[in-house]
Amino acid sequence: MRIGELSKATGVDVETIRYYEKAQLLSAPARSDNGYRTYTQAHLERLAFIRHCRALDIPLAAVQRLLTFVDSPQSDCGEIDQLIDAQLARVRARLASMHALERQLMALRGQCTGPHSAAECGILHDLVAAAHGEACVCHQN
Amino acid sequence: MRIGELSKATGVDVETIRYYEKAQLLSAPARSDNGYRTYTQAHLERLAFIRHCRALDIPLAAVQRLLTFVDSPQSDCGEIDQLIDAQLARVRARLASMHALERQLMALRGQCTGPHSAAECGILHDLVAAAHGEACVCHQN
DNA sequence: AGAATCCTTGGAGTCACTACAGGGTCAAGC
DNA sequence: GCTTGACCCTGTAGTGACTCCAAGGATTCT
Ligand SMILES: [Zn+2]
Ligand SMILES: [Zn+2]
Ligand SMILES: [Zn+2]
Ligand SMILES: [Zn+2]
Repeated sequence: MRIGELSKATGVDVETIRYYEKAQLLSAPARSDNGYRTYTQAHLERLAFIRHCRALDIPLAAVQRLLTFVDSPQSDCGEIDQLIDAQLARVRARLASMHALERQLMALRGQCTGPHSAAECGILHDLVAAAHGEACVCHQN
Repeated sequence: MRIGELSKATGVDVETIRYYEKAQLLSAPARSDNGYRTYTQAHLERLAFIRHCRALDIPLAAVQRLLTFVDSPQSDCGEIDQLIDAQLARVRARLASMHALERQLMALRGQCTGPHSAAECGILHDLVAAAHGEACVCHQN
């Protein structure tokens, strides 16, 4: 399988596949006489594994760790759990901060009521007031 | 005010302040005889404004646009609204995808029940199964 | 005088790609 | 035989918003 075929089969961009190779996530494939990369079914599965992990927003460093477990099935799965737990914690932390952000932005957005000059815009007013150390509608509690 | 004092007054790292200057968000301050930057109260407020926007995760390019409105108060505030709306939309999009991610990761996490070998770990099983094109617990709907 | 702290510039590193630039290879069509 | 177009190669630079470091100059404390 050439790189373009692998790309089509997995939906992963050609440049991304080469990037994974350089980043040591995908082992360097054999080369044909003209220097083209030739992939096997094993490469395809490994790439699919990586993309599935990335769909869960797992960092590549953690994906690399997970791949070592695929290769050594007899080792204990404790670290796998840890990696997923860490990812879950990260997602939850971001979820919470995104929630707070949404509230703050909605409050801020509500300060502008229709078209007027920037000098009279409640949004700008609030942002400037906060920069002066005064209370802002978005961060008041 | 020297850069260290400004840093302490605002809680913004010295390197970040210099970065904002290079990125043209903060105008270049006067220099004293020894070449040290000397900031005014106006700089402090501008920096606080930037940080407040950043607390709302507004991209620096958008912060730059907002700053032009601070400087020209007679212009119409329509673009201000647009910028905040765009930010709100971005936050909501990320919120939705973080929600989905949390569900997926919880489902995946539930596959591992106690300590065992990687070969028997439900998490790894699921990830590998998905790479084979089979259904995975995290993305099944 | 010497040490600690501050300031300067410039460049490299982060993450996970993405986008070239400048070339080589190969099959089909004329 | 030649051109066209689709592929492939390497290597480098860019993204956003910082963060870290090296190598040196200035100031301040003891
Ligand atoms: Zn307005
Ligand atoms: Zn606020
Ligand atoms: Zn397990
Ligand atoms: Zn899945």
